Amino acid sequence: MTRFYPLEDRQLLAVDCVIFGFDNQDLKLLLIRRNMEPASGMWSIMGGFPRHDESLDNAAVRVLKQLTGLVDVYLEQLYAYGNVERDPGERVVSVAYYALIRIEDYDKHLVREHDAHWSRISDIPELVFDHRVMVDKALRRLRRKARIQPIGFELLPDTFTLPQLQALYEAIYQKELDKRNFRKKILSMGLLDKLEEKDKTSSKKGAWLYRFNPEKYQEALANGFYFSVDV
Amino acid sequence: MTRFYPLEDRQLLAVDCVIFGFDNQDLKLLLIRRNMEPASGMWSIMGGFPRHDESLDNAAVRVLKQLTGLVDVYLEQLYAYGNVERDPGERVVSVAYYALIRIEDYDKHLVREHDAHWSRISDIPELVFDHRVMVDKALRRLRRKARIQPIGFELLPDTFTLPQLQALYEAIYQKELDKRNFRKKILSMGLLDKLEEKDKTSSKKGAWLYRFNPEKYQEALANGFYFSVDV
DNA sequence: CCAAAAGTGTTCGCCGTACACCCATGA
DNA sequence: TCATGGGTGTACGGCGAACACTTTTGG
Repeated sequence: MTRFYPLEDRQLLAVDCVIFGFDNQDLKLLLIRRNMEPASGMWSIMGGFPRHDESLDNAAVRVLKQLTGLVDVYLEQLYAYGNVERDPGERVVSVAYYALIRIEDYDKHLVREHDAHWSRISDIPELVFDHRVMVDKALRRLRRKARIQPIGFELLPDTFTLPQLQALYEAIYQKELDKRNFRKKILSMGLLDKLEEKDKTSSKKGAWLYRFNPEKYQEALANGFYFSVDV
Repeated sequence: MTRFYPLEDRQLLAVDCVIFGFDNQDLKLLLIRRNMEPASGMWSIMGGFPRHDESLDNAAVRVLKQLTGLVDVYLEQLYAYGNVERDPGERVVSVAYYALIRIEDYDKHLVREHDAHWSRISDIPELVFDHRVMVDKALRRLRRKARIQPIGFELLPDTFTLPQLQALYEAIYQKELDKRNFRKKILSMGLLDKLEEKDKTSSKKGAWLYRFNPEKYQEALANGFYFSVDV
């Protein structure tokens, strides 16, 4: 291949992926035990190296699939970390992503192979290099976005109850919300379809199941609507 | 140097910088004529290549200084662009930044050397590669941030009048604002020091000069204050 | 029958928005 | 004296926030 920029330094590039899940109680983070030097054995987020013929986004998708078996998940670029000394092994520029997955869907076998585990966000162990900085940035991004875009649903099963949805927001913001205000706000947006079915796993009375309707959201957007949840 | 990751592809990495300025009328963008192949002679934003011993942030600072002579300016990372085909010359991953500068301060000589010019954001010429995407993202970021953080002042001289500040917000959001509401909101935040001096360059009566007070802002932040301008 | 979670409405205060006239001054 | 831009206050409506009781049903 012709090289147009032959004099410039080539750099080692990585992608790292902060993976969030929700188990109906806590917001969680999928961490692996790093299996290469330096810092082998330390807790780390999942990462990999983009190939020369692979976009950053595709590299992130591949990394996520390697660990979880999942494709078609919410995945968003966070930030590029470019300090010279961030990886003590060698100068590596890392582009961080974060993903929101449905915690029941991931491939348990793959996760076991990678020596990974789910960690509560209130209880994150020491992480390798600057991964804690990435995680904190991912959390801030998630907290900002979940207020103004319907991305919370990416962390829930296809159908869910309003108490479940509220618990999710409470887990994200680590804050108790008022039940009446929350339901009023969510339902007033008109983005949820109510099913004729109750979930009885967490109460005798049972709670109605709902499903997020992306078409309604798109149509509302086109009419100048803005998603917003008060937290 | 020891290489810990010897098998991975090295990539060519660039930084590109969207530079905003305000001339009391329009929000403007500093564009250069690209002087290397491919696409030599096309309009482009300023860019460069991070050295192997240089952080991304420092590379962006260096690139900005090369074109404007300025250091100590507002500079924020935007996004990493990693499509394989984004630069037809060769696969290059580019980390984009945006800068807010005081348009009277830049080094005219350097800018002339780079064959650069200021373009109104409502009138941007065709740009090389995916630079237009970067510019659009920078504009969205600026518009989001200027509402909730006092970064607009980075585009104004040290002292400025309220009509000037309002004109700035109107230029950023391309929207006329109500004079009374704007002044009420800005002054109610208590972040501006009023000088005992008027600017008479744009009216006979003259408008009072103000200065943004970062200490007051920091103190307010510590007390749970949130900056916000309604647009 | 009772414990435990689901579901439901109203009031208040603040803030964003709309809106019109007087002031100061140089030419 | 007049044209030009600078400066000022009020009233209304909507929305976020606070708050307590009834319903359902399995055990």
